Amino acid sequence: MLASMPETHRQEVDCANCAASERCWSEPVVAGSGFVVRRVRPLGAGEVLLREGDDFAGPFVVTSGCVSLTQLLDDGTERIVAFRVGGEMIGLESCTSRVHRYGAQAVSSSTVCRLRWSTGGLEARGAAVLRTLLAKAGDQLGVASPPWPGLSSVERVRAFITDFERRTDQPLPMTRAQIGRYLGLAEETVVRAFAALKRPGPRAPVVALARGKFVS
Amino acid sequence: MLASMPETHRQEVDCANCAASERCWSEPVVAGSGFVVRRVRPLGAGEVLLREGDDFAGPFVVTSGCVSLTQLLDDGTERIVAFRVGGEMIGLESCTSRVHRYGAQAVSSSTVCRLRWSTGGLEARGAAVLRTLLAKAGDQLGVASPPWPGLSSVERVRAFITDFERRTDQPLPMTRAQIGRYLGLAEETVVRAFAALKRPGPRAPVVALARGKFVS
DNA sequence: CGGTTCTTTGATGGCCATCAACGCTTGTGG
DNA sequence: CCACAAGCGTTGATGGCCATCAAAGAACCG
Repeated sequence: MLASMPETHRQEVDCANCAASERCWSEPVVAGSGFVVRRVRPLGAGEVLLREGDDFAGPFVVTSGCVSLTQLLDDGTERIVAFRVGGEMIGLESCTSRVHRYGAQAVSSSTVCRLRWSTGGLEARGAAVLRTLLAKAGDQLGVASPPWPGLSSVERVRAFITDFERRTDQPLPMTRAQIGRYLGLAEETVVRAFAALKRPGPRAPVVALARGKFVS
Repeated sequence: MLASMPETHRQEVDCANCAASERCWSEPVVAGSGFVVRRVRPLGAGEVLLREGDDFAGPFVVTSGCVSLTQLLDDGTERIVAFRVGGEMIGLESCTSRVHRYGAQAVSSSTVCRLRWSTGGLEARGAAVLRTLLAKAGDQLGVASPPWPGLSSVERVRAFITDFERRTDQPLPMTRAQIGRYLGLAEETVVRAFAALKRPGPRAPVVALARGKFVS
């Protein structure tokens, strides 16, 4: 549908007129309620949408594909903070800031819409929009936790796959190296974890060990 | 101030009448705008405020002290998802849910207020409240990331201390074991990291190693 | 003083980062 | 068509950080 109307790119669109609006906002959208977006040209795999520190001009909604949020560390390495798929948001954490806190890069071919922020920033948004954004933000506060270091590499990878499959139907679009940059594991370790998970039988050559402490 | 008016506990209070309202909401509060809270009796160190799965009846604001958010893992261990200090919120991530996603336990003597949620949940909140909550949620999306596994234990502990000092003036109220449950490190490793940080001189017996991969 | 909790130090073993090398696939150009 | 390059996936060997076990000191309190 988006592809059939290329002339609408860079135009403002009321989400009420978009057939896919319910997937983006998790609810029916009525015209004029403030859900107005600017469609962004489709992103090819690897294309950069945002760099850390770019001026903030409104959050994005991912409408298809997969986008990684990135953060540069002091030592020059770049970690992946999160992967966003269809219906999830980019830049919500920067609404109070003047600039984007994280970079954003397409993992696979993706499409995104930028929410019209206009003048006044948060102040000018309608209650309906704010309510929905808050709900989205709450969901993503829960999503932010996966790379828990207190588990073995196999458990971390297993949790990652489970979480990703829960959020979308698409097969894993990212490389092993990208999964590693997200989980804090080396690419080779991710590969070995996949092999261990695929391996059948007594499930645990390594007993699901409990690194970390128990509660009294 | 709270201690001097014990009779106000369990009563609803408009934040406009509270001298500390600006620290909680990062802005002046006008009466009747919807910032109404129910004060909770002071929590002693170690006291449990919420258990995972408790019914959600509104998010909390921490007014003093420090509260840990906890999550039970499959293997019976309990990780600490975050520490919340004065002016930060508890339970925002559960606004769309019927139950609390994380437990909450006082690390040191703490006081909290529960935002009046009343009937209708998110729907019934005023635009001013929603705008402020969204801003808070955005801030905490950024706070959610610290336990990055791709750094050495010393760097993780250093980042934790830096982050905590940025958010509050109080000295670290939690034990080494709790820091470990937050960072995914053993208690002994946290101790050794503190010792390494205190140790002066050529800063790095271990060169600030870059685990993880560089970007092409 | 006995009890509990927190902190600290040492020794040992294992998971995982790193280095190195190879196979596979895709794309490009001669 | 084939050579070449680049990116991704995979496997093996090695070393080091860190979890674990054990034990003791320190602080606090009834």
